Order: sequence, then C-alpha cells, then structure tokens
Amino acid sequence: MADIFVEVAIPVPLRQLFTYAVPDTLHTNDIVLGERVVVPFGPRKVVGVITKTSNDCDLEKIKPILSRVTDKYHFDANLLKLLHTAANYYHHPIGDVMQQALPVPLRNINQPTIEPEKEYLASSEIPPTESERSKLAKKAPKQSELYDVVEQSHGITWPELRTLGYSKAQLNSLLKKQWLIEQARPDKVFTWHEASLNESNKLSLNAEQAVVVSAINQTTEFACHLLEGVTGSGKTEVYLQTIEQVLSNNKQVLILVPEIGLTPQTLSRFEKRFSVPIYLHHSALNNSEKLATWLAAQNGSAAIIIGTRSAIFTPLKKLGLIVIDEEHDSSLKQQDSFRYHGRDIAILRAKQLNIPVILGTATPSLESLQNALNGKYHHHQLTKRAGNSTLAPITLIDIAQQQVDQGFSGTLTHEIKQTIKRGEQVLIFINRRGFAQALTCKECHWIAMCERCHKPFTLHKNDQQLVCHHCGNQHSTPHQCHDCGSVRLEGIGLGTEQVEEKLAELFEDANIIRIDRDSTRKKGELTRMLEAINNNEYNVLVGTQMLAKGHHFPNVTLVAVLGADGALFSHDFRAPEHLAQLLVQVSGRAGRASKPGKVLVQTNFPQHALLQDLVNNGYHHFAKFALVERQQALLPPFTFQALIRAEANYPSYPQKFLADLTQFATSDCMMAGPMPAPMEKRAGKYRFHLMIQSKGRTALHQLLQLMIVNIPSLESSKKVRWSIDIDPQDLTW
DNA sequence: TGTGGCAATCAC
DNA sequence: TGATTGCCACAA
Repeated sequence: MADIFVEVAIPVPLRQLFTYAVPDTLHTNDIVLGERVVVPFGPRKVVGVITKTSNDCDLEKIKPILSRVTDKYHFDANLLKLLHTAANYYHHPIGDVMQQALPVPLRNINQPTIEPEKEYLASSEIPPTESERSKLAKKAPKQSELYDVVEQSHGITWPELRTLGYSKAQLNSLLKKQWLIEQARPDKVFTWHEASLNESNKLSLNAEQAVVVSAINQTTEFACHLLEGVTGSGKTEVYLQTIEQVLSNNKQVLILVPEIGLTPQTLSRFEKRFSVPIYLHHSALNNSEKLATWLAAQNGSAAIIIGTRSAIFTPLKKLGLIVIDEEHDSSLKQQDSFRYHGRDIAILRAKQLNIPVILGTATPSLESLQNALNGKYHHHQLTKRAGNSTLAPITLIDIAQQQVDQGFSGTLTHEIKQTIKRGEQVLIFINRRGFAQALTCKECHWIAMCERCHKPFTLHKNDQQLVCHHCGNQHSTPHQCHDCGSVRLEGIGLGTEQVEEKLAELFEDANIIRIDRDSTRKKGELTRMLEAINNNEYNVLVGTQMLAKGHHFPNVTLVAVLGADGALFSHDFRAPEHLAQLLVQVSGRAGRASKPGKVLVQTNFPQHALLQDLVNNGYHHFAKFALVERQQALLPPFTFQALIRAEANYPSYPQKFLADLTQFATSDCMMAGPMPAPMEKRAGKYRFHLMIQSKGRTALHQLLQLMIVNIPSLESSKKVRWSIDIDPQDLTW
C-alpha cells in the first residue's frame, strides 16, 4: 500500500505548509485534519498540525513523519477553519497561528500526562453545626466566606477560588476540618438542570434591560449585538440573563474580559448565579491549569469559559454564545507576533458557528459604533443607572490661566483638601510611571538618553535609577552632567512618583498610596493594596491607567486627571478616543448614590472641541462627532489600514526594504512611508514603518498578498525582520 | 524561529 | 590556537 501525504503547519514564521509522507504503518486510514504529528524539520523535531491530505506529491525531497500524537485533543474542523481564516486575514504564518492556539503542554514533543481535575465540595457527611459556623465566622471570616462560596457552587476548582481571592491555606484548613472534600471533577458533558440556576440571586430587570434581553434571546442565529450601557446600567445582568437561556439549551458560553479586568467581582457574580462548571483562562494561570480549561471546554464538561484575549481560541464542543466585555479595551488586540484582535476573531467565530455575539461596553470603540450605526450590528442602549445615581460630572480646569505648582493647580489643591477633610478619597491619574520623564542638566540642557533607543531615560527617584521604559535598560542616576560636568541635574515632566512626593508635601497628614506597574510588581500586591484602599487606610491614590479598569472605589469622590493634553495632539489618531474612554470609565468609578463624585481634568486647552463635546454632551455624542472627523480625514473605520514594520541593525536596511515594497503600489491603496517608527531605535534595532490604507479591505488584502509573494525575491528582504499588522491599534510601537 | 556552517575577531 | 561572536541560509 502506498504512503499518503499530508500538509503540515509547522511552528515557524514562514507563510507556507510543509509536505510529509505518512508511512502506511501509521494507520493512515484514520488520519483526521487538525491532528498533531511529530516531524523532522531541519536539524530538529517539531510538533505540527495536519491541515490537508493527498495521495500524491510532486516534490523531490519528502521526509516521513516520525509519529502521530494519538490523543483526542486535535483541533476540530470548525476551529481549524477559524485558524485558517485568521491566518489569511492577518497575513500571519499559519504554523505560528496554530501554535498560539494550542496550549503550551500540547506543543511539546513529549506530550503531558493529564491528571484529572480536582474540585471542592461542601461535605454532606459531616456538615458543620450552626454554632461551629458562627464561631468560624467570628474567628476566621475569610474561611467562613470561602465555605459559603464552595457550598453554593456544587463543585468549584482551585483556580476559581484563587481568582476570587482565597488562599491555599484557607482552603486547606477547611479540608482538614473535613467540612470540605476534594474529588476529581467529573468530565461528563455538562447538562442544565433546575439546580443550575440560583434563582434567588436573579435581579429584576428595568424596562430597558428587559427589552434588550428579549431582543438578544430572540436571535439564535448569527447576530452581533453592541450593548452600549452607561456605567452602572446593569450590563452584567443582561449578560447573565442571556447566558441563562443559552445554558438552559445545554450550550456553552465563552466570555472575554480585559486583561486586568478578570476581576473577582465578575467571576463572583457568575458563581453566585449559576451552579455550573466555570473554567478560567487568563495569564495568572499556569500551563496545566490552562490546559485543564482547554480540555474541559473541548469535551463539553465546561459550561462557561471566562478568559482574556487568547481564550477566543479555546475549542468548544457546543458553543452557543460569545460575550465580549469592555469591547473597546485595547488589551483585546495582541501587540506582538500574531497581532489578532480578540473581538474580531470572536465575530468571525460566531459567524462561522451561526451563533450570536454580544459586545458590551459603556464607551464603544468607534469601529463598533460605526457598525452599529450603519446597521451591521444590532444596537442596544442602556441609559439608566440603577438606583437613580448619576455619573460624576467632568469639569475642565484651565491651567493656562492659573499658577501650576509641579502639576497641581490651585483649584485642584483646594478640591483635594476639601475631599480629604470630608473623610473621602481622592484618585489621581497620571499616565506616566516613574518620577520624571527625563533627567536634564540645568546648565547645558543635556538629557540622559538610552543609548539603545535614543529616547530619554525615565527617572526613578526611589531606587536612584534611570530606566528606559522602552527596552528596560537601567543605570544608576548620575550625579554629574555627562556633557559639561555640572551637578545641577533635574527631572522634567511629571511621573507618578513625583506626584506622590508633591502630594506628601502639600497634604502632610494624608496617607498616600501609589499604584502603578512598579509598585505592584510583587505578586498579590495589587489585591492587598485594593483591599487597604477599600478599608479606608488611604486618603489619596495616585496611579496610572491601571487604576481605571475594573476596580470600584466606593469612597472615592474626587478624581483628577493630570497630563491629559498629550492625547489631544498625539500622532496616534485614536488617542482622543482612548482619552474619552478613560475619562468616562473614571467618572463611573467615582462616588456612589449617596456621595456624588466629580472628575477634574487639568488642561491647557479647555476649548478643544472634542473635550468640550465630551464634557457637555457625553461619550455617545462625542463618539459620533469623532466619527465625522474620522470620515473627513479618511481614517478608520471609514478606511482600512495595514502597517508593515521592518527592523534591522542599521537604519538603511529597513528603509530600503520598505521602499522596495512601494513598487507594488496599486491605484486603490494609499501608502505612507517608509518612515522611521515613532520609536525609531529600540533595543539596538532600527525600525521603519510603511502604512498602507485603502477604502476597501479586498484591495488592501490583494496588495499585501502581492507583496508577500514577491518579498522572498527582494534582495533587501534578507537583511530585515518584517511583520504585518492588520488594523493596527498602537502606532507608537 | 531555531539551527548549523562559516569567517572574522579575540584572548593568551 | 582554540574560543567566541556575528552573519547568513535554510527548513518538506
């Protein structure tokens, strides 16, 4: 019997498949597409994915595959199709796409041994007595709380408990008491029954919500729902009630949440509502935990998967609904290697499976809003906040007209003082870490620069370091100017550390806490800080955007935004949109029904049209206005962009390479460049951009395809590393 | 991307 | 002289 041939996707950055022979000793008759095989590749062995089979092959040098991976964890036909579509859409090497969709343990030549998953239940044999329960509640409230959560859950795993904020020690203690028991989680296909819903936690819907829930529940086929609901309008309850219907039809639900936003609160609400197997997929899990989620989703035992961007590739046996929470969030777009957008892949996937997808947000991305306005998406708006609370109003402080002391205007200082006096908390945003943007010499204006990136070092005063925020390069702070030898060195441009220092000086009695990537680097530190904040241990919180996402601070009644002007005149055309989203998000964080909050934005340009529109008319109005501007400027979502990046050790290489690409120009695509990237030199490499823009996606893709075909024959391509970014989000990279 | 081959450069 | 480094081509 003759061999058969297979086309295999190999984990290398090459836009092609590789053909191998399968010896008939390997039971060729039951090969399925999506199966993994171990193949020789150059000098090494790698795991690849079979994407095609055929009976003949006209290539000369064909090697045989070494072995087939005989587990049942191969990509199913739907997922395989999705990965192909994604690779084509993003013009990214198919092997790398497959690799990224595969859990790490399954990428290795040595396949993992898979342990059954453990879950925890309340013991029915020796339940604690009433008095034991109340004793525990007094002595160890956290353990007591943990017991309640487990008791209500009908089986919960350690990753879920950890995400909810419990420790292994608390769990072990309850296991020791034998109040809780550990058992292997059953991997039988999930089915809905009456006890799956905890009816008592269900909230009644207001008229707006009820209309939306019933509209979404009526679409059982593909439909894209943009759920635009102001903060506090009950988006989550809408999700929960649509999810309920999907689960009750024994279908699975996939929920995508922002990176930092995998908040205990969200998970906790799902746990309280549904007693069904929930699995998580986010960066805090280790590889075997992620694999467990993958397998449970694939074999159908998981009912709900909650995860970040990469969870969009989990295989699901019977997916019925995808929910994208915070649809506008930039963490949904991967910013390196395979630059996919989680939301867009979700829509592709929903379309393929003919199921609905919900995009929820208070501040829709202009792309999604445009699709809703032109009728491609169903548009649902929730305008009423629960309990009649109002959003904190945004007020602009004109700092061109008043004295500013190290970033603080008199108005702001006064407001902070008043807020602290009332025993309420102040939240201050500044979008730069460190102490100062740069270290400069007062005599000769020398600036300390990163030699690898040609960008100013950021001054970190606390640890006496100059840190390059672009490549991580570090030096201890010099005492003398490198040019003239003067010792009069000083930091310019505010950072979180300096703001913290200034606040300590202005408000001597206040307890101040700084929250940014530097102060929360230690594991668990952020959670600890957030708890301390909600226990009112601090009066003033200083932080970067990190603070804006997901967390709620009920006692914060004043939010101040410093350094917002950069966004108004940024070379990134999306900067104003992102600023507006941030401000709205922040205003939703401030205050509560009984204590209304306010948001102060210091700006030199209070008359700026976009700011004025946002402040006076709200996000939706602002967004429509911004769309008009985009349309006039022929920018996305009215045109489509692709960015080709190239880098090498010398600037002339990428420049020449991109210039060579411009010869493929077509009349229906515009090209800009080659131009130096905004970060021209990064980590020792010189980087250039070529932006391509078109009124239609087809023309854009055809041009890219033409380039890709011709690049290998370009002499200049051999000296550079290049990549394609479809629908680029961050142009500064 | 990972690897091996090859030549230029380095340390002694 | 061997060791180290950088550059380049190649992979079925």
